[in-house]
Amino acid sequence: MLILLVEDETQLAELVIEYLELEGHECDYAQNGRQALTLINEQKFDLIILDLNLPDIDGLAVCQQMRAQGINTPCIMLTARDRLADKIAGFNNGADDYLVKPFAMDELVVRIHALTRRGQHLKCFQIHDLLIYPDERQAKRGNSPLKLSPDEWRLLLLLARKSPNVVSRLEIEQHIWPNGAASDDAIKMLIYRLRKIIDQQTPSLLHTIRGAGVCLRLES
Amino acid sequence: MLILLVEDETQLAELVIEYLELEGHECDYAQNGRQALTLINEQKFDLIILDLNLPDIDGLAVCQQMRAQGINTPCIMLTARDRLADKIAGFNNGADDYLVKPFAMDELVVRIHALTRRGQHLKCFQIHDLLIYPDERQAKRGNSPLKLSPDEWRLLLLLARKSPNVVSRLEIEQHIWPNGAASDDAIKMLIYRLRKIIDQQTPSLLHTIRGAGVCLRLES
DNA sequence: CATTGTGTTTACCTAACGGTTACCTAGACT
DNA sequence: AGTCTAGGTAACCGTTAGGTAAACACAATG
Repeated sequence: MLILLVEDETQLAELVIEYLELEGHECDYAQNGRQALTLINEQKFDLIILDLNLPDIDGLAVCQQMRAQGINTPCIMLTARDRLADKIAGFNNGADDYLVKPFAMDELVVRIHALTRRGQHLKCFQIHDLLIYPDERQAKRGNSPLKLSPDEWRLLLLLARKSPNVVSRLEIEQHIWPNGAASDDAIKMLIYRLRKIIDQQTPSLLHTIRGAGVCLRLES
Repeated sequence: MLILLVEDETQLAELVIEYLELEGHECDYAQNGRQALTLINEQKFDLIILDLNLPDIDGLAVCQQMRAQGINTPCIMLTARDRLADKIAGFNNGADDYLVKPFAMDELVVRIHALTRRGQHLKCFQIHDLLIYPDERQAKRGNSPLKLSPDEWRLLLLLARKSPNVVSRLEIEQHIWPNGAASDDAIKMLIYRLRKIIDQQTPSLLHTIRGAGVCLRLES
């Protein structure tokens, strides 16, 4: 993850950079607003940490200008200004988060993580070469998209989120038919159809464990 | 914007809801964790505001469970627990933001805005060879400008913002007809007309996923 | 005031799809 | 062998979404 830190106090900056690099991030560094804007225009960062008290341009202005240019890189503002009005101003100028100094390094780290995981593939289940995107309501095996009916999709999602655990037929029944009973046959057919769709290619991922239920996993 | 508030103190809840509705949001309300999880599974919210101290299930568990189900709705945790470890636990359980009680209503509002605006103010959307310029209220497929009625335009914009995710017919209804109901037929026709406009040329970009909704994307 | 045109809604038809049931077969465990 | 569980096939039927046409609402224009 490439992070830009904009901070005029070199001491604090060094501390932050050291910490972030320990976390496995790559850091770029600007000491003032002008420098920051230049860097932002040159390359695409994954995240910007922006101090507001800068020697030349105010941090708010930096963020605003960046947004006006259509750059919507996530931005955390970092400042001693703790009044409500300051926070609101920060967000209104395009901040995605606002952290008041002094702050705990660990809080900065988790907020960075929260900001950047949104839009990452956390939105995706993976079982071997089977990929499931809940929001897209789409699943792929290898490169080919799978066509799933509403019930098949819900079952797949259930199995994926329990994977690699076994899911009993009772659980399936309660999940797919929350109100009212389903015949054993209906459940059986649903599993059958789902298997037919996802296990066209080898290796098979949907296994039935006799007497227990079914599970979605790569058998070793 | 459809927001779910999970909060056991009815007094505070009423206050928050009133405030949010004044801001133009639509609010749903759960008094405990079980209720919240049921609602979350039934309906797709744009945002969840989650109190941690709930009578039954802990808020952290609610969020965790929701995430495990592949639901990626943005979530703001709201709590009196202000220790650093609590904040970190919140983020690690899937929170996108963490606000300590007592908080200023205005701060909640701007943080909601910060979380949900991502992608709202983009100056241009691109889905394959379909270009959409929100500010100009114009869209092009390839080189030819598209002629869109008011409703068609709003639907296209909604789909573009959510792309490549599916948008349910319910979401469409709530977005295009915010006050009052629309017949199923009206929604169907709107989709039909939009498809006729943007999918004149191949490849088709507007797909319906049976039982789920429609989406705007390039199928691979 | 009537007319035209545009945008939206309603009504109705059809084809395809998805889910259920019934029934048969293969294998596993007494 | 006999029974039970799960895989597999085919037919049935209600629902959903696509499609066409006509009615309706409303503003702009002559």
